[in-house]
Amino acid sequence: MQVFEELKARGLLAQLTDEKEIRELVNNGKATFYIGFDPTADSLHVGHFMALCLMKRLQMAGNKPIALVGGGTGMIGDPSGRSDLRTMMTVEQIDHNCECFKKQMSRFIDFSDGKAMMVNNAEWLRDLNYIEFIRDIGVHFSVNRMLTAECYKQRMEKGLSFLEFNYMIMQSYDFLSLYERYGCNMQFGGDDQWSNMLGGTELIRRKLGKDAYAMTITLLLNSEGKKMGKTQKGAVWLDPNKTSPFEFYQYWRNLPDADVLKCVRMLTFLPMEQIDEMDKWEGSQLNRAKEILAYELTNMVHGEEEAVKAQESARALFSSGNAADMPATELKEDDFQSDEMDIVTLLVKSGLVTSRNEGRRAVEQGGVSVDNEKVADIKATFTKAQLSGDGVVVKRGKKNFRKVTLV
RNA sequence: GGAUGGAUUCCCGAGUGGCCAAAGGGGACAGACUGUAAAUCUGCUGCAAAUUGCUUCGGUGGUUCGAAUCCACCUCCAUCCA
Repeated sequence: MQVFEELKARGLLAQLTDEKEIRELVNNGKATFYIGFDPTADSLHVGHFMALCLMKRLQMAGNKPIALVGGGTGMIGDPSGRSDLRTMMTVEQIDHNCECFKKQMSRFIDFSDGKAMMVNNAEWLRDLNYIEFIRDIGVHFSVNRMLTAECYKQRMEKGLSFLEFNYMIMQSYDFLSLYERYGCNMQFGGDDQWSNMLGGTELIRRKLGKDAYAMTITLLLNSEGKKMGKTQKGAVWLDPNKTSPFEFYQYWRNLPDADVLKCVRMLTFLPMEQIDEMDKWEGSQLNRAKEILAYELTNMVHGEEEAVKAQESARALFSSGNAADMPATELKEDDFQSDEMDIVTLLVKSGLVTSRNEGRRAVEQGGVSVDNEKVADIKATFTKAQLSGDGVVVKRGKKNFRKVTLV
């Protein structure tokens, strides 16, 4: 199966400007394509991961990827899919984030021997001359047309600033610049980027009279239609310091049944035959599929060692309630007022709850156990002796464990 | 620049002088049931030295015994007019 067909079979493709032409280019390794990443945080997250996978797949087929970090566009902020203005970042923040992106990306994409490039659009965006720019580029955009773009529609009700309105033009200009500088003839991105991307192909046509192509990837949505990779704590990050491999593993392990196969198909590199086989699984058998998914992805992002560790910890934890490797908290002598610590304090110190009220509630509702024994009394205490040595395993709810030891 | 409407807890949204830590819904969290799933039912959802105290209703001042609620000024947002 050729790349294009594979991408299609995996359900990754959403919209294309010219299917025939794109298939031709991609399958023959003739595409030089770019995907833009806006440096809104100091780590990539699951949402970017899919784009990275796509890059890798295409690179393996001989195409040349350009990872564009938005050191320039980040100064503006993409209004697509947003209901309000992004908070503005300082130049230092943006540059720092770009650096972090760079490091993380090189784990997935092979940048050696010119097989791929990383470019920062700050290079050409930040020093633009306003007058020149709007004369050269601005003329080619019709405001009437832009306003009808889907990505601005929802913002028309809430308000859209001129700053953000320009995002599309900047992104289009990126494409043009990359085309001129590196012969980049294709752009990929999330489906919410469609109108921004079209802006680019059109600009190239008007300005240079040349054809360029755009293709969007299906957004990874859960069964409720929301973007995946978000938890109540925020995004699921690829940086192990922000989302530990164990948490990362658990995120995938805990997916609703309805989302598992879609993720396996879109995110893993498992062969299609194997996936089709898994597609037949039903009921509790899907737990197996979730394990495979979680393992595969953890392996890709954090490496085999971490993946194995996460899997073993998860298995041990959910069968026996104890595991060698799990989130841990070390208490110091200073944490104690006396020889004992009450359960609520223990919960707060371990980070399992954020306030004493919350801890109290958790205990009252029967959601707390220590070393597999339910703690029903909020006045229950634990002595230093109990906590030293191997410590105890504190559990809040079904899935939140923490090993607590006194050192 | 002018007119009008608005800003309430994680979100939506009630509340228009004391009975308000603030209805209702959503979400989140916990319990039951399960398969570390979904659906369903129940509880719960500001903070703390906890039958009490403290901080919250865009901001700052004011009126009052008492303000989310009234007044003044300011900030931000939406709609219409320029």
